[in-house]
This record gives sequence, C-alpha cells and structure tokens, in this order.
Amino acid sequence: MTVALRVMREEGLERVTMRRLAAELDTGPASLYVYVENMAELHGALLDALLSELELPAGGDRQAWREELIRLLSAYTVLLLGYPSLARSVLALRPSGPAYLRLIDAVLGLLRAGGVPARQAAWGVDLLLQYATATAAEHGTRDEAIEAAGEVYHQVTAIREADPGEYPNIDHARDELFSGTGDQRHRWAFTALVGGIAGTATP
Amino acid sequence: MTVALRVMREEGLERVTMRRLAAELDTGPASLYVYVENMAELHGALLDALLSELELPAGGDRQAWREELIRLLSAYTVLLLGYPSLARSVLALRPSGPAYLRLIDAVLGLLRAGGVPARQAAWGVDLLLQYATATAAEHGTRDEAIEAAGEVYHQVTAIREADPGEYPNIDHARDELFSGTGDQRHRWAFTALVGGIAGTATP
DNA sequence: ACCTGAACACCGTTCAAGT
DNA sequence: ACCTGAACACCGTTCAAGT
Repeated sequence: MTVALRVMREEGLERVTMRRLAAELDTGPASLYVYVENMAELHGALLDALLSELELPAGGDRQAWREELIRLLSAYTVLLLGYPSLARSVLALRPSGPAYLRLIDAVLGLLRAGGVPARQAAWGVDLLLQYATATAAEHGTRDEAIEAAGEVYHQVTAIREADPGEYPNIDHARDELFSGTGDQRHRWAFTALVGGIAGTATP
Repeated sequence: MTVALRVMREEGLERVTMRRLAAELDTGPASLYVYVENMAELHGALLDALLSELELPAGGDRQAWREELIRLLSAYTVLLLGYPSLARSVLALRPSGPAYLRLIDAVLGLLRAGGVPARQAAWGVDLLLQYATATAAEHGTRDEAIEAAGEVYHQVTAIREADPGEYPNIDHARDELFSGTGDQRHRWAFTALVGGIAGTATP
C-alpha cells in the first residue's frame, strides 16, 4: 500500500500497475492477488489513504457552515486534482473506506449545522461529492493533461467559431462561456450547489 | 466510425480497441492512425455520433423551460447510461463535435428562456452537463457494473453499520441516505441544480 | 495454507519499409 | 503520398505447481 502510494505520488496512477508493484516488491504479479481482489479495490484503498490527509473542520462555528463546507469541498477537490486518473476511477467506484465515511459525515454535519433537512442533506452529499470528484477528473493537471490541452483548445475554438445561425444561444452567451477565473467559477458552482440543495424540497 | 459504433453498441466501449477495429476492417492497427489521432479522439467521435440521436426541444413553450430542461438532461443521461465507460472517458475530454455544441446551445436556450442571466447560464451549462455525464459514469449498467455492484454493496454496508460514536451525522441521516428511488433522486438533483444556477448571482 | 512462475489473452502507438 | 507488418513496451488476471 505504501509502495503504491509512493509510485502514484511520484509517477501518477498510470504507473501503479500490478506488474510494477510486483517488481517493486521483488515478486510476480500473481502474488498481489493475495492482498487485493482487483485493480478497483486497489484504487479504493489509494483514495482512502489520500483522504486521511484531509483536514476536517473542527465544527465550533455553526454560523459559518457555508464557508466551512465550501472550504472542505475545495480541499477535497484540490487533493484529487493532483491525481485526475484516480478521480476518474473513483467516479466508477462506491468508496467505502473510513476516511471517505468521515468526509461524508463532515459534509452531513455542516449541512445539518445549516439547518438543511436530513433528506435534503443526505441526497445533497452525493451531489456535492460527485461534483467535486468530477471536477478533479476533468481539470486534472498531470502529464496526460498536456495532450488533453489539445482537446480544450479544440472545444474553445469550436465554441468561439460556432456559427451564429446554427448556434444562436452560444452566440448570445459567447463572451460569458469563457469568463471568470477557474477559482471564481468553482466557488460559484459550490455556492449554487449548496444553495440548490438547501433550497429545494425533496418529494 | 460506423464499425466502432456497432462494436460499442454490441459489446461495449471496452471492446472498441484499435486492434479490434483493425481486425474488423481487415487491416493492421497502424492503419487507423491515418484517420484518427489517438484513442481519445475516437471516443470524442463516438460521443458525437451517439448525441446526434438526441432529440432537442422544439422551443415553442417558453413557460415550460424548467421541465424541458430536465427532460433534455434526463435524455442525455439515459443515452450515456448505456455506455458508462464512454461517459467516464468523456469526463476527461473537452467534447467539441457539432452534436455536443447543439446540446450546449439547447441548454443555453432553455436557461435563456427562463430569464437566467447570460453569465449564470454560461457557467451553469458546465455544471449541468458535468453532473449528467458523471451520473452516467457512476450508475452505468453494463457487464462491468456487475462487479461494481460488489462495491455498492460494500459502501451500503459500511454506511449502514457506521459506528454512531465515530460518525454521528451519518447516524443522524442514516435512514435518508438510501431513501427514494433513483428517479426521484435524479429529478430532485436536476431541480436543485437548476434552482441553484438560476438563483445564485455570479461575481 | 500460502505463495508464485509462467502463461493466457490481450493492449496503444511507432516506424521502417513497401506500393 | 499513402498505407501497413512487425516490433516495442507494456497490460490484468488465472491457475497449476511448488514450498
């Protein structure tokens, strides 16, 4: 596990292969299946190891729950942004490690401190953590992202040059589609998410 | 392209490999690189081919923009739910095909019909499409999902049995964490998202 | 009971060499 | 100019056979 974490930190999740880990431990790849069921489980374990570094709010100031919540979600996002492939993998996972449970518990606690009804809070956690994870999967910055930059460029160009006749609404919003800094957009997205969760009644 | 689409429909994105496609076309894998830069570009093309089936709203009834928007986002999600691996791949992509631009344009149009300010709408499209894509990536139903079911089970068990002392907020929301049908939760999530976008001012 | 060598069944991408 | 055989450098997972 420590070996896997080190390889991921130094070379990215792509390099964390059964064969590489086995070589690092001076054995064959088959030996690892004694400790781990498969690749997905290994990724789950890596996520939990990473999440144990996450600083959870102390929970003293109940008035500042919104800011605390956004801070926590941002910290989670930043942590995952360093490992976009892990974020992608986590999206296909249903994490169940203790550190992930602690994160769920902290988010629930902050929504509860804000007076958000239990069902809205429960359904909202999924929304918030999914958004944070997906954001990390999308805007990841690692070697792979260098080629991905080519695709960002394609999209930006396609939108910038979209024909006004065929795409009238893109035309109307053209200037705003690329406005703001990444940080402004993230903070706004989290605010909108929390506002929507707190303000939308469940059936 | 038609071959790739057929293989994906019949056997899933996992089987859409350069080598498999080459075999299907009676040639070597190297030949495909004449038509496509790499795997990511192929996935982008598959997404756009799939999205061309998406029925966009006619846009007559401006009063019903919320329902129309939720219907469109649901249709997009359902389309991708059949191809969870593609959804996962798309999350790492910045799609730029014509069908994807048409989808962006339609979402922008509905938000505009609802009187949502241009910047909120522009920033909101990302949020809405990211949520829809991430949802498909998460709840995908294909052979791979059968093993993923094991992880869902792990998480459900972990949450159900979470120690009340250590996870007091999970304990408090325990019954609500698994309440509602998938459809209820999705509709609520889309409603919360749209409400948050429409109701949160940008800087 | 625990571990593992070797094999099975694959990958994406590059490039020198052919037509 | 366009195409491709063959190679490079890898994968995850299984299972029979060893200790």
